[in-house]
Amino acid sequence: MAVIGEETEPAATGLPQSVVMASTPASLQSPQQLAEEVSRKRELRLMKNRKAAKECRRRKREYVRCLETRLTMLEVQNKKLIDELNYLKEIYSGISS
DNA sequence: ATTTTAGTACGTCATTTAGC
DNA sequence: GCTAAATGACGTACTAAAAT
Repeated sequence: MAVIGEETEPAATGLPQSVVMASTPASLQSPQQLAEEVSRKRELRLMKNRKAAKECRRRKREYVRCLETRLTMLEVQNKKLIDELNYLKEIYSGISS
């Protein structure tokens, strides 16, 4: 499987931790915290996609079931129509001869 | 009894689609 | 254009049925 892009670590700022933390979007956290954040986000994403995939397959199965049901109904209907056609042909051939 | 085969559901990654 | 959700594609694990 393809490797996901490496997270590039922010260069050390040399600033006191308090200053760094005070002004902090995710970019300036300890590498530890950053790594945890990344892996947390990944787990969350995988979880969501897992759920989505299940739902997607469920809908697909349902869709196929509907098609199969419809197919069965149409086959029955087709058979009836063929029978009716043959019956009418029968009658007509009797009349026209 | 065991191996092989075919069918099924699942998780993940890559790509597409839809809504903002 | 960006993001989250939906879907396609692929590999894996499990199981029941068939072949040996």
